[in-house]
Amino acid sequence: MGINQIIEESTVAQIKELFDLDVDRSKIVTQKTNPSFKGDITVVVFPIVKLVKKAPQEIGDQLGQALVNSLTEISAYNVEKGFLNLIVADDYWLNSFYDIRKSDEFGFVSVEGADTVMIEFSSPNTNKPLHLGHVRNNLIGHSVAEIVKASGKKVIKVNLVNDRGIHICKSMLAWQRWGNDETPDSTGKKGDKLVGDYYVRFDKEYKVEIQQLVDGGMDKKQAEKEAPLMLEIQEMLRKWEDGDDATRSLWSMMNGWVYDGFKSTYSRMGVSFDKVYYESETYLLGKEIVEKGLKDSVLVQKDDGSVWSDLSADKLDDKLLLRSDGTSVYMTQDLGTAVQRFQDFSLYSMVYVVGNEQDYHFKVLFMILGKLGYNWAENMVHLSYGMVDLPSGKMKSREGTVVDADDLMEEMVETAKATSEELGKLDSFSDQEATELYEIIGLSALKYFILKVDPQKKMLFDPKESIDFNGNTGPFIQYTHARICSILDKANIAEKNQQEVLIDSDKLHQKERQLIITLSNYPGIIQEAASTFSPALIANYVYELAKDYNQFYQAVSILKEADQTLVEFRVSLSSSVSQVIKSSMRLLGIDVPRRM
RNA sequence: GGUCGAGUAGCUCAGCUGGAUAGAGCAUCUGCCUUCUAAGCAGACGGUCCUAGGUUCGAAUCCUAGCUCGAUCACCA
Repeated sequence: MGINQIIEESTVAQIKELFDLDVDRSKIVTQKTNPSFKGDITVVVFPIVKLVKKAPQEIGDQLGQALVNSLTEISAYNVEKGFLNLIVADDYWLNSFYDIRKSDEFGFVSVEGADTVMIEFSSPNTNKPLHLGHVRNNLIGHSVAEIVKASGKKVIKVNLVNDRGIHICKSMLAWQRWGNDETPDSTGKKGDKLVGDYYVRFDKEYKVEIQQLVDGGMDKKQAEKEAPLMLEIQEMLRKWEDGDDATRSLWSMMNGWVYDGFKSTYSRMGVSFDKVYYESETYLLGKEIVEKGLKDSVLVQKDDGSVWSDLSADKLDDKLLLRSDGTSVYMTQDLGTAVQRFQDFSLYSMVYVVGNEQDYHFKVLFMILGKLGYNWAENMVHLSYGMVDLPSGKMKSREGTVVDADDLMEEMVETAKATSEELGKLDSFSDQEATELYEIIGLSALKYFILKVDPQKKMLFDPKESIDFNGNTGPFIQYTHARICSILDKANIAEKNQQEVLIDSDKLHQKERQLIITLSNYPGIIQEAASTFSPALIANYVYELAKDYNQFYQAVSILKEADQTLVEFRVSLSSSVSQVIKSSMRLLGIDVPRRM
């Protein structure tokens, strides 16, 4: 039980005792004491004033006295303008610290017998390389999966690759026509980049055709529909759906190139999946479900044969589920895929990491699933994250303003290298060690930069301004960890001994006390981050912890302390901090080096 | 036009289940390396929390309206 809980429960009991009043626990508001006052936890007296009908100061005094008397955890109190500030006993914090030392994976909850959560993220198209938007998606997805796992749920990470459709045919057709049999091997180009080039090429040629038709007097919308290239890719898609050999093999070959490219991007980014779904294998799913829904009169059919879900009761537009020709749409396939996944894996819930441009889609998807009678629909989550904008606005592939994922990672690593060399820190490293370190530092700067922002908010990225390595950044946290490791190495105290260092509470330094308080917040932060799907909470937490440690490091000497017991205590405290830093950073998908 | 989301320091972001004088980092300026890694620490400067009302003992936080920006509303995916 946390200290806030202890205080809240005891406050309820003391109010009963002192004023003979039954107060609901929810009326008791505790918060961290404002740093400009003395204390750790503050009970806000105002909500109680109305019930007790006495002056805030008087209530605060009586309550404070009663809490000090009844709780060994509370050593003193003061009352300031209706705020009862409680000072938590040093012994309580020391004991919390000893508990932390004893726990195996501090803050983590066992997943034994837990519910299973499926998390879908990444979901790229196979017609262009991954860009900054995907980077945010991937990093959030990976991190949320780690966090949810740490919070005590089983997690299955899945990717749904959009490998078919009219947009995929565009790059295929362009390559067929203008490709001259180019391959990744023949050009030395990464497969996803090569295919992406032809996607862009198609668009360019298509625009020329449209312009020609418009110049010839045709309406623009009509021109877009009737341009020869448009007609050709529609024909190509039909062939693909009919299983035409030539089309299918071209498709397989080009998708294969793309997958090779993705593989290296994912690998460098450090994300992976337990299962990869391909839309070419799932796009026909959902029809039976829709037909059953029609039979059960949950859905309606129009005269032309098309099937719809009537959402007017929920003040939304009707949603098409089957076209008049019987073919399905995106929504249909999502319905089918969801149902199949819940059956296959006995899921408790499902999280879709998808940008907020699809808010409406998921709202409707979950609503229709509910209408169709799947009661797990209420456990479905759309983890809707904001777009990454550039100073110039939205990224647009056709205008060449897209920030490429591979380029971005490479630049970060290059910057890490330049910074490290400038600081001259790595002189004792071998070339290979140094190269590995640049990778770890560069990627941490990037990942932390993205993950520290609340997923729900849109974020701004300025390619001209390089991402910082000082202050609230990944490298800063890594640096703190490396400093600790350096001390641990020099201390040369067996981990076993460290676990049992007890000190008198009057020797506890203010900064040590603060560190223990911050450490003991970790389990709560993990739970909160898991329930809100927010890696940003972990990022903010670990930054706080690193800052606290650096203050401690500055304020007291660790190895040069005369009192050997204190040396060992500080080393063990440092060790715990380094473990929690490492653990938090792992939840963010970020490595921490022992030296830097 | 309907719906949804966002507007906090020069910049990037915290804080939002209502609580004390709204916090960090960057940038600018000032100190601290003969002492465990200065990618650090300490300090200064910097605010009509978009605006106007309302609820409340108390509002950046909740409600209403407006302004600005974004997304979305296809027999597209």
